[in-house]
Amino acid sequence: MATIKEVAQAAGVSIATVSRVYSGSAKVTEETAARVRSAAAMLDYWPNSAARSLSTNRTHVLGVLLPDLFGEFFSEVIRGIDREARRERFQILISSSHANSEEFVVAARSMRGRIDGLVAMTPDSDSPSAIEQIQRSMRVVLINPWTAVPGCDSVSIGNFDGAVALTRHLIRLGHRRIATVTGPQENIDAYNRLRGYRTALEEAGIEADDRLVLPGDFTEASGYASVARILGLRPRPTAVFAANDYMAIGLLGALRDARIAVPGDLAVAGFDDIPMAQYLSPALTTVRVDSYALGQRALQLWVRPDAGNGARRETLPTRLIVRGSCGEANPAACERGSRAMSDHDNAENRRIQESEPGDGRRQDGKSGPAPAGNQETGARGSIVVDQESHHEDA
Amino acid sequence: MATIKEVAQAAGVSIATVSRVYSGSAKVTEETAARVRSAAAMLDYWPNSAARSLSTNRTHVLGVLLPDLFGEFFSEVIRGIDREARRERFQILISSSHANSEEFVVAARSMRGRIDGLVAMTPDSDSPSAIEQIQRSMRVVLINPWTAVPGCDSVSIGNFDGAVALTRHLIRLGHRRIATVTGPQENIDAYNRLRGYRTALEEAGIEADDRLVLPGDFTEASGYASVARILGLRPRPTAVFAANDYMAIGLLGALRDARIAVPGDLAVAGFDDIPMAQYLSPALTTVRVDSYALGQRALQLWVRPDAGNGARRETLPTRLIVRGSCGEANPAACERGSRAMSDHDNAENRRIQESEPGDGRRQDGKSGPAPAGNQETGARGSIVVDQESHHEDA
DNA sequence: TCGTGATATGTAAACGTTTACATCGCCTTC
DNA sequence: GAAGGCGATGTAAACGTTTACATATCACGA
Repeated sequence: MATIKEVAQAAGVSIATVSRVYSGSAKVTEETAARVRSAAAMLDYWPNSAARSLSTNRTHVLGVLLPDLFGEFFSEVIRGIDREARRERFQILISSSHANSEEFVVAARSMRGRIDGLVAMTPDSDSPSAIEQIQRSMRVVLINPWTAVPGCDSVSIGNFDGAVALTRHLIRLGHRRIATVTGPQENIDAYNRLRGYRTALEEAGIEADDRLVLPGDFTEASGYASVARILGLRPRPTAVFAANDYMAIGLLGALRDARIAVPGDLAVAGFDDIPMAQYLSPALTTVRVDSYALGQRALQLWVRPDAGNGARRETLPTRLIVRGSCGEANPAACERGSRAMSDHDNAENRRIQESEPGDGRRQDGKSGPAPAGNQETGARGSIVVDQESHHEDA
Repeated sequence: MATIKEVAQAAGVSIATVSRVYSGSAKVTEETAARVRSAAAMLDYWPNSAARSLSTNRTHVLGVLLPDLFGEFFSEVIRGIDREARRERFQILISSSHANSEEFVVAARSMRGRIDGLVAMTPDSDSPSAIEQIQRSMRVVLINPWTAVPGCDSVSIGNFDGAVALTRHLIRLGHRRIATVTGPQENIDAYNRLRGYRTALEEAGIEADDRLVLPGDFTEASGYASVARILGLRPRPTAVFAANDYMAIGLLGALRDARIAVPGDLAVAGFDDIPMAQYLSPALTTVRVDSYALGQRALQLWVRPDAGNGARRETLPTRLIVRGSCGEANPAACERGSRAMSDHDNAENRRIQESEPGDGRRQDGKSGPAPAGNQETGARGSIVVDQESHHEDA
């Protein structure tokens, strides 16, 4: 709690010299520096960041604005941002739970003076104008935005590509009547996944049938509830694509209760590849989303602004994870599938057979050395197909 | 990016008046205030937090120091802190991945001037002296500390109580030879869970047998690996208590591979009640840890310092979640169990039969309204027994 | 011996607020 | 009508840094 003045006095130098020792902005004799350091140690001195920021107009802090902190997804995004920020010697100031763009702007504003910029995930109803306003005073990078904002870099999940790949997979397995349970209407992920589903059907010449599109809200309960409606459809669909894994879990539960065999009577697929997906029975075929990379990449984009020209809009690749819930879970079958896919798809696909059984995931990072950066989630006997991004989301 | 000066000029008042309008520190005529506000809106002015902090010596920011960000556990702790912080109008500055207490002190120091205090989860090898040093310059609240630090409030998980309750449950089911797979030695949670296990055995007059204590490291792989050793023990144990759920998952996998029936041939229990636990087959009997509450409570302790006297050291209660992996999963049996427990235990136990099937958990908080504060994780047909804390951890 | 340049250090003005204190009107009150 | 009080506003000094500029010191060559 000592100030630079006291240290200067104790060391018998001016405050400028002390400042120079700590900021490294100019040369100081090693002898003088030593005197300063020992005086500082004595007084338990450390430069006051607020004063520093005021003077330099830099904070070395990055603001992170999120709609809400919940579940593995956000946790991983934050972890990705945090890890990468640490590497770049930045600290992160978090503010979450912003329901609408007004709250959003207020939060961004209230960070003024204590951050150098912002990585933001906008609420569902984001308005580009709100972002543009914020952007006038600091650099912003968006995660998974609804719309492009001029001059604003962004990184998104490959929802569209993932949904296309998954739906193609189902078609390849012979399904023609494929239902889908959607996420909330106003959710961008849900929107793009639905778009991908429709595109793949169209591309395969399967006529769209709106009765096969069932409303959901990303909760397990809504997945559970939708089974009654699916079973009521005539002719009955042979496969269901749930727009996220939680709903797929609900589906599986309800189907078990209804004694419908999966994948025998009905194939089920999800999206996200949450850790639980591989432990379900049958294990869930789904699309892996790398949320850690999402945060990581957002920070990278922020730290290294583009040299010139326009905004960068990146989409992260997803991976099709083939497990048991849609049948055909053996590698040989997938190999065929993968080839077939490449035929009418210019994506470069890779197949990966991951190792068994444990993957070192841990719930409690308190113990032992931390796991390295963006580690793989092990998948018990899953077939993995990388999905490069060639389409633009949104 | 306008400053108070420009606003003052534009509004035709002094900077003091503008300041008063924004800080509410003194009365300003409504007419003047309106003039100031309109000038500010015109210039896109918002008070600079750094300057404010420098002047007032308050930041309205809380520092959060964590050893690492990983998995549901940390995510929930942070969410708890963040939500509560928001209610108290605080922002949180996060810095994670501190392997040792030196890095820890450096991180705390580097936040000086930009935070009002600290909520910290110390790395495994925390030294009280490091904390004490930090505490000289700001108020600190510890999460799950190894040791008591004088004058430092803290909140911990009821690891000991939870492990005692779980072990008692196994004993009540008739098991006498109960093995345990421990967490890493230097981990405080692991340490207290082991202590609880031993205490319950001793209390039941079961002789300790060190061969039944198998080393693990909280990873699924180590759970998997320990099965070989368990099956080699003579006489073979009839139950295993894994110190966390991930290891229990590994155990279940290996037991299935070895064609050992669970719970028939071997009962398996875990700790933490991660979301996945209820979906395993058999569903896992475990102890629920409320990590959201951990963060939430830490913030509360921090915001409202104790009036006088000594440090507050709280331990959060855990809940025994009885599912299928140890047998006797029906309510009637549990009722008996719960009573039996109360006989030699002064804890007040409550039984809760939770509802089926979905609980509205969501992976993607982006959509719709955020779930309310500390919501319950639904447990499919689980018996829940609250575990009040009467013992001090560590 | 002096000038010259390089190098280390000191001086003081900024950075954008808050706030104690001073000032200025205006309303009461006698 | 002067004194007193009060409420709104202004003035200026902090808060703890950084940094442009000034100064001091020293080495060195002419």
